[in-house]
Amino acid sequence: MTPPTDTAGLTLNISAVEREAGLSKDVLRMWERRYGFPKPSRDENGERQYSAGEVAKLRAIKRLMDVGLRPGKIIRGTLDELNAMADGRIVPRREPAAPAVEREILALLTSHDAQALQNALANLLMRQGVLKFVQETLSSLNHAVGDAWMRGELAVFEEHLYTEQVQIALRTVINAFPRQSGVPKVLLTTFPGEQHGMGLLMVEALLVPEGAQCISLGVQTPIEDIRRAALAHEVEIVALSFSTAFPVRQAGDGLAALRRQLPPKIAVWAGGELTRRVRKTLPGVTLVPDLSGTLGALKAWRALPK
Amino acid sequence: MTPPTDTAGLTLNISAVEREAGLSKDVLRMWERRYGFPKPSRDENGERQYSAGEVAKLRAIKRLMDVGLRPGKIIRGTLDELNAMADGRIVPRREPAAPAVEREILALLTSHDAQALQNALANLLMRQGVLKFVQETLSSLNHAVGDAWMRGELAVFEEHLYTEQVQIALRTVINAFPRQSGVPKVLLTTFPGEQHGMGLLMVEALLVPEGAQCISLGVQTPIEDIRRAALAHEVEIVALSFSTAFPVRQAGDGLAALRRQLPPKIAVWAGGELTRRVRKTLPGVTLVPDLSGTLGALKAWRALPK
DNA sequence: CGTACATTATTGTCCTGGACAAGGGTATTC
DNA sequence: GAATACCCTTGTCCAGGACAATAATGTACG
Repeated sequence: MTPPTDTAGLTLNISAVEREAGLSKDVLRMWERRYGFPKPSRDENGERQYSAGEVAKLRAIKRLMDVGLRPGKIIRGTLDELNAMADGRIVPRREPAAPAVEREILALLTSHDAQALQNALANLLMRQGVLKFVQETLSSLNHAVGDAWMRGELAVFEEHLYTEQVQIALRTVINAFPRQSGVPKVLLTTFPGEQHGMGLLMVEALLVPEGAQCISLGVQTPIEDIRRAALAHEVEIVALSFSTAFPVRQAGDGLAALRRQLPPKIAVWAGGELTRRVRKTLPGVTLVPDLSGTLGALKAWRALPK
Repeated sequence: MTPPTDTAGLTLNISAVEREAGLSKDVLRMWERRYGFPKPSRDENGERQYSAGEVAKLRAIKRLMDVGLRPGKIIRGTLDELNAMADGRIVPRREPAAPAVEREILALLTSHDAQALQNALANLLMRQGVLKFVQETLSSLNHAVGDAWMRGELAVFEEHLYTEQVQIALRTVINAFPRQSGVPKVLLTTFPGEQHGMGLLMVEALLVPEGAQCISLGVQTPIEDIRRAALAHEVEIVALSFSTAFPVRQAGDGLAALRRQLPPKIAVWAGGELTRRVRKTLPGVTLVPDLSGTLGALKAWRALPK
């Protein structure tokens, strides 16, 4: 029927592009109708066959949309122009902190020495302490890796390796803390559709040393089950993580629904890249757009009269 | 536009059902056309609104299809009948081994004591050793949890908690082994679309004690990147994991494509529930339909003349 | 009696092209 | 300068048709 993952990268069918670029089939067809891009060739059955170049440009567009640009504005640009825009956006980086560290880690990544990478991360973690490692180093490293990936300087598998190794480092440090009781109890998870779990681990790594007790459900928990889990585990806080790619609207709706279904005394925190783009205020939901806000939010919660 | 995660679980729109049941929009519409089920009501815009009952039945159908049944045969059944079929299927269980342990873990799960669950798993692991724990206990536990979930005895969030806790236990034991060099080097990952990573951890937990060096890329690596990673890291074996839900065809095509793109001296292993349903033989691909076959495959690989 | 092959049934994915609502952007008013 | 109304952009949904790939079944042959 469909050779979903193509032989060599020659052409991809619409399902494969949906996966690779993160754009629904409907959107791919609609863009073709409206903007004339992408304009895939057709196979003998009249089915769309996307070229590798089209997929690369689609990925670049998706990435720019995830930071707020609209498709109509950028879809005419060439791949180079889009990458330049991304670079331009990067210049005012929030963490001009440690480009040396970034370069070092990126070099280890591209040299494919998993062991050395693991050691380097563990080393950084030990020297800097959890707080600095997560809030500063990891935060800027994640951006550096994401940008390098988008510019084509980093392969997907190298990014995957990075993610795995960071998660191992974070899990190790989390496990190093005693896991008994703690206050507050925090439930960590993401909404359905959100596959990125690193944010959860980063938050957990910040909260556990402060004496909080974290219960993670991993990614993609339906809202109704978040509610039930919060009640069953008698948590005081429910913390959600959203990556840039998550649809803003879905996040807003979901948070409102969750807030409605939870008893008022259970706090709802929303963090991650996406929360920087949220316009309207969500009553009863604490937005934590920056990791450094996590501990502040915890302090504020503890200061509340109980 | 679309309230994707509904207020209280009253009705879901087609996108939400796609997520919740794991059936594409096209399939949902096609079934309605062909079989008359599901027959969602329509809102004022004529858009489908699925009831909670329909979604429950859809999930049951999906689960049965994942073990080989065809929709036409089962779509007429009631939810109870479908659940009975699932129970019937379970009777000839492969591991009549330790129902006591299963009951204990399930009880801990439904009592929502994360700490006790963690302890129980760690305890089992220590007492039984990695081999027995992974091959027997986890294997039958996974089935018990999956079945309990399908029968509605276990909530989604309880299943999520189980998965998280098991992964923590596995990662801990994997980390306990020295991670330096080792032979062979094994690359672990899954194809795009396959989100379940527990199989990878289970395999890693079996291989690492045997002196193999495992490099995991996590889930969902595009085939082209698996190839590049295998070459970059100079591995001897590429091991893929497939859960039941993965489309057989996509697995077969992908494995054939991967085999074609890799040099012959790099072995390709495919494991997981799905590989039990694979009919045709895939030349150059070692099928490991059962976890207990993992160590056999490793022994066979080591016996090969190099 | 089993195995290889051909035929039919079942099932999923893709196609076109139309409709519409929600959110962002812009102009107007106070 | 802030609030409101309007338009434009954009994504998702719908219907119904087509077809290819799998599974199931039947048939011929050793």
